[in-house]
Amino acid sequence: MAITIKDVAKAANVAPSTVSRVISDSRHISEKTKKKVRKVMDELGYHTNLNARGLVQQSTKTLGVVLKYSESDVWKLGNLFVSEVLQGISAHCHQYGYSIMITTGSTEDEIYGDVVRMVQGKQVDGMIVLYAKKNDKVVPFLLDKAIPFSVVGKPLERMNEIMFVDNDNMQAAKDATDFLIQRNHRQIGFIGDNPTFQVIQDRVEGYYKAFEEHGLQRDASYVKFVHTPEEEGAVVEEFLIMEAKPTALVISTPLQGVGVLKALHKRGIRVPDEISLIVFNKTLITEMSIPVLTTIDTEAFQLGYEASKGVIELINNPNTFKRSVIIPTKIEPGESHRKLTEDNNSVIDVTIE
Amino acid sequence: MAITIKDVAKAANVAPSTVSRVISDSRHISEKTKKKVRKVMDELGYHTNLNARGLVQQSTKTLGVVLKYSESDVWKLGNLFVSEVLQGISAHCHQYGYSIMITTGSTEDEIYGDVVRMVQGKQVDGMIVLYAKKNDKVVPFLLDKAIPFSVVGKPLERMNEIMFVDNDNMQAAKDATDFLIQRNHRQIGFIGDNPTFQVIQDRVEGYYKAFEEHGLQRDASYVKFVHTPEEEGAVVEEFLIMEAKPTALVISTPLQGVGVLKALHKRGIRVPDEISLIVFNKTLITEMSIPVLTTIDTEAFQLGYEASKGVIELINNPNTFKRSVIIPTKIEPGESHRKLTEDNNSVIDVTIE
DNA sequence: CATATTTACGGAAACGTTTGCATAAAACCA
DNA sequence: TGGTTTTATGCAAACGTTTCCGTAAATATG
Repeated sequence: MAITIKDVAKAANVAPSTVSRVISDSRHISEKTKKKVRKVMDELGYHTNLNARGLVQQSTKTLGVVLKYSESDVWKLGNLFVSEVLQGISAHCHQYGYSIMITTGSTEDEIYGDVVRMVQGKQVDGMIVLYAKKNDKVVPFLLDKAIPFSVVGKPLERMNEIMFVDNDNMQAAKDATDFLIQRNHRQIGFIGDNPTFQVIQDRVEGYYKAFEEHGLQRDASYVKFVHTPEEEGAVVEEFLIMEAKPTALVISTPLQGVGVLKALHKRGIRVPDEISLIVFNKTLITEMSIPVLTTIDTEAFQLGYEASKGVIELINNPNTFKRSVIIPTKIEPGESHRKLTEDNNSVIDVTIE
Repeated sequence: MAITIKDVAKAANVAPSTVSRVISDSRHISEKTKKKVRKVMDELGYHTNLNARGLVQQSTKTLGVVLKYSESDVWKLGNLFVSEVLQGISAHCHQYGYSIMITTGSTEDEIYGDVVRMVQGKQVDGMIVLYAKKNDKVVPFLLDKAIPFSVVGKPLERMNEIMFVDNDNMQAAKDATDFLIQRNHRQIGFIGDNPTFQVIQDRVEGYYKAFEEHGLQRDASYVKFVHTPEEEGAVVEEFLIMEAKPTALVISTPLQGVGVLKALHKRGIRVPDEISLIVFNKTLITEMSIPVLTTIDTEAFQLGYEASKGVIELINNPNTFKRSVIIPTKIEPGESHRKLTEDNNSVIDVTIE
């Protein structure tokens, strides 16, 4: 059995309560006894039992994090993103002395069970949910239990009751498209995954918006979706047989980016010489590819950091305004784009930027 | 305040102890009262306070995991590996009803502090340490406190007191080299990172061993180390100016693999036409690269799974033999290698496998 | 039918803290 | 000097469980 506060008290000839107050550095204890007690604590190698403290304080200084791992390759990639978000959360938590407990479940229901256990079992003071999705039971549960929590991503409903942190996906897509338009591209394609996701819809909208603001015509035939993994080839094919085929593509995930790169490579089409690519999410993948992909950095670390910040504020003051934080995105130029000559936006006769 | 066991007891007209026994499904309670109590529990929405339980049972059913994130790019890649190990741990933990708490520190000392807090604070029943390294304070601490733990990787000392799970790196490197020798390669280079790591030394040894077993001469000039990130170019250069330049390379990390690929690409050397590559660790990176890299899969998920299994066994029975588990590696053929013709191992006149 | 055994439950201590309340000693004030 | 305030500490309850021990009722035993 480990050393308890009582052992220390006995050895130092004080009451347990005094020891407790020394630990919390209460100002009601004289410096003299503080010194004495601390010395005994050191000698005996005392360490607070956080379980006991948690019980009486009704708080564990621990945050729960809902991780959504998935077997599918599409999500394995997500892990890089998740990793980085987690590091952001970690960084902030550490700063404020919070521990992190993660979900272990792999199915929807298992994860829900984990959350219930953490929350009802009083293992955590608050939660962070990575990725908002449809028909999710977790967020409604947390709302119902009035537990402090924040969401990384945009909640689909009851947005004003929820603290969340996300990128402005519309703006980001608009920026990316602007970036290409400014480099004299006019035929710009958009490739997204599941169009039922709000993220994708926002991005498509931003993409359109860029055209409008430049007084250009929007054209839905340049917007395509890849539904099953590794089907980028088909989409690329569709683009290539178009009359006015795109000189540039905005792509919504790194995985698709690389997929497109592969499909183009197979067809002998060079990037960025013949087509420019700009891809959402700067990850190791995009940095390691040949050529290095030009990306829209979504600042995953920062997303996590802010999410953690929000929850902890909420824990310390439950009346904190449930603000939503928008993390600005940034275009990270790589080697996968180039500028077309001003008077001629064909693929011939170009200047490398 | 939440519903406690006493509330349930009162509402069901039984003693708190009875409720507790119902929860643990004790056979000393009649089916009739079990039914009755369970009904009340449901109605009141009771959930065990795991803090209180942990306090009296001296066990939290939680495992601590020591994560070593790093800012350096070399390690960002590691995150993919870490992610997968973590999933393995998660899978097993979930199966046995264990929660996972992760370290949040980013420096050596911070992480050590996290571990001390978890262990001494009685927040966890056991620990899993990812990556054994030199001058590490964590493992000695855990040994000293006699806490159940396991290590993913090979401990550098006191191996027989420690339960660990690792690959047989010597065998893996030997297999990889064999693989190339069987395909008629004779000039085979080896690229590793920090040669002070045991992993790397083991791999070099395995590499040599393959040569010996085939009755070939070992040649230290074919073994090179990349000390700083992104310096693969220099090493590649060194290889290329050799009189008998290598027709194949064994490379110790995916990051270096891609680095080498880039360096070769820059010099216009085609893979696998002019040189074959085989890389340690199958990750998303190696799968997404062009060409897909032939890899030695180290089964990260399995490493985590077994590590978790070991600790939990150790928790349930402290006398469990501290076995070390060796997870077999597997060669995953990609597109980055080819077979040379049997009578001529020059780069001319070849057959693609 | 009396005694021994089993079954089903209640009472209360224990886990290791924190904290409100009480109080003795010291310090201050008039 | 007597009373009041302040300072420093102790006592005991509370947090929500589990579990040891005791015991009445039910059942089995001879």
